[in-house]
Amino acid sequence: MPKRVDHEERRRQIAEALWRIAAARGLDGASLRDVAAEAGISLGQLQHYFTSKDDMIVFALGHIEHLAQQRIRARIEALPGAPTPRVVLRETLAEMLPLDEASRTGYLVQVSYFVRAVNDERLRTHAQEGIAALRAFFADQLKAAVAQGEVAAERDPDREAALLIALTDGLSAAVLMEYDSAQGALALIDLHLARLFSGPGSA
Amino acid sequence: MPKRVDHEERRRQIAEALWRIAAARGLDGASLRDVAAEAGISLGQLQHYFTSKDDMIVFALGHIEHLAQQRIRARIEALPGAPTPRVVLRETLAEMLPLDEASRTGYLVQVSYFVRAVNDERLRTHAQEGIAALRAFFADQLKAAVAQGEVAAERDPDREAALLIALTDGLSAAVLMEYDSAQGALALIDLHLARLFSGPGSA
DNA sequence: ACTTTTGCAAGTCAATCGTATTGCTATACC
DNA sequence: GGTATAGCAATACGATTGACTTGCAAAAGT
Repeated sequence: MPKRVDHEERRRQIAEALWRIAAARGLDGASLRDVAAEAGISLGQLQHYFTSKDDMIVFALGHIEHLAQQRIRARIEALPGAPTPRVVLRETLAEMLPLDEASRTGYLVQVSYFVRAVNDERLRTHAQEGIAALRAFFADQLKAAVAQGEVAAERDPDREAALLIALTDGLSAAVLMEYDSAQGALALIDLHLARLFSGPGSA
Repeated sequence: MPKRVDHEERRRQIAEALWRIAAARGLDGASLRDVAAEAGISLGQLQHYFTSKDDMIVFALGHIEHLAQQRIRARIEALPGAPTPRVVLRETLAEMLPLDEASRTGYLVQVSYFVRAVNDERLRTHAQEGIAALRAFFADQLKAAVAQGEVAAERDPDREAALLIALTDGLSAAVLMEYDSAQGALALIDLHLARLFSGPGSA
């Protein structure tokens, strides 16, 4: 056998090449030959690592989610001291917005996935699990905030979590369409958060 | 010449065939042959009405927006008496959600457009104008609500309009992914509206 | 040292795409 | 009633697609 290659590492490199193409032309516009060229490898080599285009897409989806989670986690851990739930939520939402080129690309690829997932049960199930996990994380943070008195007790953590995520998703779309600026979208999120924390009657 | 045909009417029929395909397989997955078959015509006939696929897509985008506006207008005009700004906003937002099959298809096509528009300046400019018009309409309603004392004066109509639309866009995505139910999404919108109308200190 | 197997390149394949071309038919117009 | 033309059908074209096949070089295992 020739030199043993780190299979997963190669697959990640190919997945990242796929993103760059998909961000510019959509998932459908990314041919295997394009992706191979972007990754600097041959079509044959790409097919050695992914049996089909679908396999490549599914793997890339998992990888992009993993990286997004890593970015969010790193951002939170970089915060000084023990961050409050409010800060954790705020930083997480900010990381979800397409602020820089990396998250912009990530969001675009996710939208491409979204279109596929609507009519693909396997992808849709996967996406549903992701949404559930994200909402649960948000709801947990909100429950802690309620316990600490930062959020009024009459606020339902599950509903507020859904509202926060939906709001950020919608704002992300507006940013991507170059209608809102990234800073403007972040300001709107902060506005919503300011009302959520310090509910009616508290401040 | 043969019988003179209503050009626009034919183009609308073809556009609607395009939606049905695009809703199921995305805009890229809708070939001219598919659309022609769905419309019950030949490929040659389709090409007689649209010079290129891009022409067809652009026309269909304009048509779907027109129909969406008509649906919203009809829904509001069907309301008894003189509706308050709150009711107008609520019904408009509800019509934006993919509640039935028609609006679900419409939203899916819009997402397909969205993916294209991100990297197509002509489509993006068109979309930006649509967003601007919608936000202006919402802001106007909110200004009226502030004037009538239904919304606290410290609420900025422009920001609140942006929040409402972004929230609904995000919830629409969740509904399409079959994560939230249509009723659940509508309940969340009502929850947000209930806080907007009757701001802190009023009720 | 020889075998086996991995890594990869190159070419091929049928299918499908958007577009262009050609020609017939029916009708509106002079 | 001749003729120009709109409406439409049919076919062909070159390009591109994802998938498949074949072949070979290199290194790991024995």
